[in-house]
Amino acid sequence: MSVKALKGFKDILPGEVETWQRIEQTARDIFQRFGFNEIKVPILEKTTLFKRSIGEATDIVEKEMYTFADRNGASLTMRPEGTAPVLRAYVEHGLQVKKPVQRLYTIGPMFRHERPQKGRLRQFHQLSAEVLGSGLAMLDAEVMAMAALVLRELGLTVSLEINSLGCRKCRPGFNQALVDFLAQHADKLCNDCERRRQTNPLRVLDCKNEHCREQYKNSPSILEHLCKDCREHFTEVRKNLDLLNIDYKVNSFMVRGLDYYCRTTFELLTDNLGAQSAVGAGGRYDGLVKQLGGPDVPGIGFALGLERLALLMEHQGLSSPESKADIFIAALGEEALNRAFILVHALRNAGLAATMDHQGRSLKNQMKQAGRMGASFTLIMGEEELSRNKVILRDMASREQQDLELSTDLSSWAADLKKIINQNPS
RNA sequence: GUGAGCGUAGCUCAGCUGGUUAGAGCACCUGGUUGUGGCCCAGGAGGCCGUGGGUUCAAAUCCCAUCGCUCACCCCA
Repeated sequence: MSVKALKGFKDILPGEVETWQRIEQTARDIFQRFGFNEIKVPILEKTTLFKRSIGEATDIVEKEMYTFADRNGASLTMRPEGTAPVLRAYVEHGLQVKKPVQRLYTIGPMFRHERPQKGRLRQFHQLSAEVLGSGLAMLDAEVMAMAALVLRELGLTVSLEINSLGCRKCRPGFNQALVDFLAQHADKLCNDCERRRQTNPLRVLDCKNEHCREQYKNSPSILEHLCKDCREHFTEVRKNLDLLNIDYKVNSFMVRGLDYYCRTTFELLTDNLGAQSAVGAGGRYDGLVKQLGGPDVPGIGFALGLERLALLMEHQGLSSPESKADIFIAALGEEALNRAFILVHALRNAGLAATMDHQGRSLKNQMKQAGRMGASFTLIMGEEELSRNKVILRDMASREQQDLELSTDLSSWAADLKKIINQNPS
């Protein structure tokens, strides 16, 4: 058996990659409009970075990280999410002094050792954006609006759900109320919820079990336990979303898997991803920058899952086609082949996507190749034409052909040909 | 970590109450056109039937194991 890719690691092949490029390009364009700058950060970090940010007791840290010892014994981890590395870079380079409010985005792979399933891989890719330096509710709304716009410009329809998780002041009170509630119903919980009750009570809220859901309808709501500041913040967020005409639904059962979230959290949801429903999610993480040794600045961010977006695009019939050639050069005979080799280079220099067959195959075969790669035009270089110093230009869609006089100045000849081709895009 | 389903050509799959040389469609190559693609027709190439063991006169087919993939749970983008 030949070597295959690791479980949960996928190749993105020609034909699929174009959709990814389109997603990235759309997002980059929109992020730029919102004043975000790209930052590229490493994939490997010290393990402590993630333990300190995501939280020691989370599933991600406890059982999903690709963690291993470096040759010198240091514990390294392949990033399971993008916020921590970006904040690390922000702190390390003192980016807070360059702009009072930093808007950063990054694109790249993340790694979590989970069992793969639809829309979930061990190496997956995220587009993530962070705003550091402002706790204003306007930013919460703006960030959500930006994420929603990316989806909209891609032609995707998703729903936005928001919630507030409170802060260090008010969440403990809610937590206690929830624990008390669960204690009263302990005998009626499913096995998973019983476990969650001990380890992470908040998590019971998004249990999929019908019976549990039924009971939790009467459970205490986080929104009723918010402190005055958090309550006001949440009200402001909602008001600002309304001002921007962003549709959303408040879901007080929405929980996040990372410890650092506080106040606003949100998810972009779809029904078309199998068991996975979130194509994007994010929230506020005031206090995290300070926790990582930086200034005490608030932050908010979100991530979009690229595989999930690509899956949705495919599901909606929005996949991008494989990129095509502008022109194919079909050469007949050894002499023509040599001249075609030079010509194709001149065409590429002129900015055309030009390609040829180097094997000396039959014209029929070369025409077939031209058609297969979607070339709009084919240049036929046969000995007969070359003896007259000409080539045939064939419009593949209309099947019309014309003779073109060759020139010794190949670069200007190629530039002229480019003009002809651009006038007749097929 | 748990559960279920599936492994046959590059891809999608048929064949599986055991029975000769394992099939189809798509894709690929050649020809029908001495130098003209898409459609059509003809031909061709391409398989340790995931792997190992067992039952049997005989295994793609039945049994066991193992590996792999997929989906779901947990959890998450």
